Amino acid sequence: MDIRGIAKEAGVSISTVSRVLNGTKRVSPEVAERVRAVVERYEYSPDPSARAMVLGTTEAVGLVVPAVSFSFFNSLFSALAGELATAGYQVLTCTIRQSEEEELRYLELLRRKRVDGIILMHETSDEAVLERLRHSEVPLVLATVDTPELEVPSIGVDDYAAGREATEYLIGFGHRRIAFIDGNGGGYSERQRLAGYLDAISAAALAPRLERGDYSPGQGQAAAARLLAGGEAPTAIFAANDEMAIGAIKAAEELGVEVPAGLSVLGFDDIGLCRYTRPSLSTVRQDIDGIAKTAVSVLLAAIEGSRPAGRERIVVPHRIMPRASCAPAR
Amino acid sequence: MDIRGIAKEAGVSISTVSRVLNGTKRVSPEVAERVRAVVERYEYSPDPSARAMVLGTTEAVGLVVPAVSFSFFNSLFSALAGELATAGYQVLTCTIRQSEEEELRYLELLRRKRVDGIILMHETSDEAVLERLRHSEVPLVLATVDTPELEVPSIGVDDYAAGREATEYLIGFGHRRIAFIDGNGGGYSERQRLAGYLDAISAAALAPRLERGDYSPGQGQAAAARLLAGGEAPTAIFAANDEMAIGAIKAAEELGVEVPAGLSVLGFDDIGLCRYTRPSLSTVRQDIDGIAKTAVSVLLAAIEGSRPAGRERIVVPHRIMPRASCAPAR
DNA sequence: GCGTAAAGGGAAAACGTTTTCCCGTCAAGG
DNA sequence: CCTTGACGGGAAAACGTTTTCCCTTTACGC
Repeated sequence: MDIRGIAKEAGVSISTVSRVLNGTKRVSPEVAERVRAVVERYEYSPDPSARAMVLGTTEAVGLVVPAVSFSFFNSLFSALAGELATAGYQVLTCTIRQSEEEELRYLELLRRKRVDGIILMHETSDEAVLERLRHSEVPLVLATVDTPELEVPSIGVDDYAAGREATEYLIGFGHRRIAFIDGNGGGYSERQRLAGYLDAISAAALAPRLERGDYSPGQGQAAAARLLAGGEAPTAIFAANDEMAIGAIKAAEELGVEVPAGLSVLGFDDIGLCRYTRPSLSTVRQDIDGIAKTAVSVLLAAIEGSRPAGRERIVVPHRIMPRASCAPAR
Repeated sequence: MDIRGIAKEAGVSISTVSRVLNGTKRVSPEVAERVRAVVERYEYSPDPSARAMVLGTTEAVGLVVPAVSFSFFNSLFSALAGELATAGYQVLTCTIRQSEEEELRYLELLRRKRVDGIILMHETSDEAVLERLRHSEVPLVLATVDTPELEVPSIGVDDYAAGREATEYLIGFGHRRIAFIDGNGGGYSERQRLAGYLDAISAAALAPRLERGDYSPGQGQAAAARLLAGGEAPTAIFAANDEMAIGAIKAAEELGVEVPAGLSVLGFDDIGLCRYTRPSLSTVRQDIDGIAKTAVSVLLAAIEGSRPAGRERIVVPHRIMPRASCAPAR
């Protein structure tokens, strides 16, 4: 049933039906009631494509998310999707697997205006992609990630401060050999976290020790194993996310090192399973709901106000969650 | 730039441009080349809404997923999204939080044909919702879940067999007191799993022991704590998912029960972290990629063939993954 | 009683495509 | 040389809305 059918059934013109539905213009109460009854009866609602075409707006937001199985991203994704749904927006998801090639898919989203706005949880370094993003007329917002090359708002924790405080937390326990396992090195916010670590280390006149992971528990385990193998093994490991920290604990277990007695391990994110590892994982908590709420409200403001929304980092608080995997150095 | 602009620039009619783009009808090579050049130059691509309106197809698939942070669902979601992207479909995500009320959002999806097909990862028992789903003209497919009341294909493991084999696996270790921690009791496939457990137990002339969880590690821990508190504590626990199994291990740890020496724990799903728990978690693996590939291909067949695709359970294999959390009963 | 304004509602244009008709041209076959 | 068919391409309808423009009616103030 289309609007024409409703109009005929109610004995009015399609203009009137549209006006009743959208409240665009005053309609006499009797007529409005009559129309509403018919609409109700046929469970009519206007075709989104037709609406999109004439209105130039799709009531949908694109969510670009890396196709990783890390709990943090998944939770953030859920939270964002929930917020958007509450705000009445549809969610168009783009999962990015092999980074470089597939990004074109979401660029398509914004070139042809399939969405009213986009939330990126995925960091790009490809210059061609960046160039496209810069000239996008669709409002863009970054969640968790940060890309200084882009003149758009980004929402997330202060990664530098978080990295620094986390390291200082371990220093406060008397640790002198503190290693950092970072991610794949691509991201800006990741480098910020690393910078925080390095500054805290050098402020305490310690020597940094770095291993590369890829955010997966397997690589966390491998990196920790490399760290623990050497002669001057660290007494504390700070991992860039919880999954790698969990891998690090596993590595310690396999090498016969007790956590936290022989090795302190500190994670990042505070995923749901932190409380259930053995020992439970101390970590740096990111406020996922806060990030989601803020990101969505910033994006919607940009969409509805249609103002360009320049570059600006909106900081959401983080918090160190002390659990059982960190202890004073012996 | 719209199709009219391209047509003018190329010196042809819009019909010709459309034909070149869609290959609908033969166009002379010279003209086609000229049009293609202009299309290329302006990076033109047709407006999806306009296309959707005239074609009656949106090239999008709705993905209805419970808003839970369980690794299994997230992985399955990613896999499905990836498959759909590969097939050239957009992914419209609906996360369901409070089950009953929010379901109406995705019903909206199918009533007004915003999508060409829907994949449900979410089980419904609400009769009104079921009724709507039954009369949907949009092809529907169930992934992992199963709802016999619906005449649609469903893809997933044989939950009954999996539950039975898992229990037999524990019986094979000589366990006599084997408890089962199930989920929130709502789902059909969950009841199948339970039925498999019960049948295996009674086939071995053992006594069943049941505790209710909600798939979260917290409730898994609580359920296991209740089980271990009693006088006749089980020597093995089979949990309906890995998160609850991890909670069960935690409960054992806190009560001073060694796993697997004092208690065997068996999970379900084989999430990524199974290998990294302490001890590593034995579990029943579901083939996520297999489910995703099958679900998408079945759905696309239904969309493109536009055949009703009646009720049918497509079974994807499962496999018991022996790790360190299960051991012979003492 | 007349002029004017406001209110209610209809006709039609517009959004950007795809596709159905239709028309002209050219080649081939009788 | 004429007819027929194929082929290439254009005009216009159709998809389902929203919104502008316009007309009619009513009320109100003088």
